[in-house]
Amino acid sequence: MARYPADHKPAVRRRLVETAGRRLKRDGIDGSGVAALVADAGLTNGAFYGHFASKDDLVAAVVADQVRAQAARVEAVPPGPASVEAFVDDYLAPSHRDDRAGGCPAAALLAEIGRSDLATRTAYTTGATALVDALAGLLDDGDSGDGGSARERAIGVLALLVGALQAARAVTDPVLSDAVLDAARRGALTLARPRTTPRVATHRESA
Amino acid sequence: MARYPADHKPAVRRRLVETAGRRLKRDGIDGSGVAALVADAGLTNGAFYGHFASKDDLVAAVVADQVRAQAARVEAVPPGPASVEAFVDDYLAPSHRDDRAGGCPAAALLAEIGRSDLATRTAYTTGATALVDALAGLLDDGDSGDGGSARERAIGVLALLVGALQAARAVTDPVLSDAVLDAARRGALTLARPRTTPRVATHRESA
DNA sequence: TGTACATCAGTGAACGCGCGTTCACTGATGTAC
DNA sequence: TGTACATCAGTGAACGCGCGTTCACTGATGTAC
Repeated sequence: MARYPADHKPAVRRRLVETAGRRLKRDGIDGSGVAALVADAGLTNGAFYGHFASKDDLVAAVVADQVRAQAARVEAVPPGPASVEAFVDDYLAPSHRDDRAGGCPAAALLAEIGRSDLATRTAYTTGATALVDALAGLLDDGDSGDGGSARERAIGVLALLVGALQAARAVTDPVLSDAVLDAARRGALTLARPRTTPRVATHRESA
Repeated sequence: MARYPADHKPAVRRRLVETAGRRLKRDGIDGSGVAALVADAGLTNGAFYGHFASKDDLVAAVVADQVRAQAARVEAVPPGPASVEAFVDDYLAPSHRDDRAGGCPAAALLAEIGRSDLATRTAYTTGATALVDALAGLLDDGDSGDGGSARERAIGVLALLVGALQAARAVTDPVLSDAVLDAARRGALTLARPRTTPRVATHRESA
């Protein structure tokens, strides 16, 4: 056998996926070179191709890992309306806005994932489906309400969170950035509710 | 004088900003080379630096132009709830999903803008503020309702639209992609309403 | 027990290529005399 | 009117550099005999 224990290679591969996840989220896919990605894990260029067939192959593995982790985090939350609120608050916390490397992969990479190859987009699709299902499970299921099914509302909440975090990160005005987080928080909680009816438009209320 | 008419140089600059806008939205900022950006406008490398100080300088000009155009489009819409619905429908149309180059700059570039230099992020901030104000002007102003101010709801709607379009573009399953657009449409219209009160949670209704 | 060999994760130099940027030059025009 | 010069938008080759990828090699280990 080799001079390394049997679990050495998978362990290095895992380390590569984790450190690459951080750098890819910080600098983007096109903005991260293979040499830097591999140096983060304490290796040099050449070792990379013993673990992955190509940079694209690593990116697909990272996206799969990152979005699976995000889904697992939601699955671990115990049900109840307060827990949805806690998830939303965590997501929109200034500390998350200020930590691209350790944060949500979609907020950092979604547009770039959309431009990536089929393997990466497939990995994202699988993980995103699990994430949507997990969040839908946390929402009250007033399915036929005019707010839509739990799954529909979960998609809305997630899209809102991702868009808002990206905007809060892009904007130079810290007051506006905080306002975006606050507005998104209120919007996400509105969407999380099972059914909603306009209150001001009283002429619409029949009985 | 020169052999070119007085308005030649500004016209070429404008053409560069427009064609670069399309390519940057299609291939990303890091994914677009100066040679390609300038070839789209019918020029060669060398001519570029007579119009812009650097690639970053062009990117800032493109972002300013693109997001200004987006705000102007919303400003041109006549007020009324039906017009908000029309804007949302246009934004979430499959044709918009399938046209990155001609579509919303935030959906294509927001995360990359967040990683860009100060000039680009400032340009985005200015344009985004105008866009939020324009959309807020279209929303009913039930300001103190539990749905939040018109401005807050406008921010929520825009974040939702951007996140949803990115997700609809990234996902490989066309059924899921359409479902994301539909869910976002329903969510955006829910957020656009001035005040909302939970209907199912009847114990919350006092009188 | 000691020596020769096989294994294989990792090294680091090198490949061709495209990047952003610079610069000497071109050539069509307007101006000076 | 004709010639010499100035202007300047655009050309295209070249700069150094980092990209993704390849490959001959290293060296620590396990196995064979």
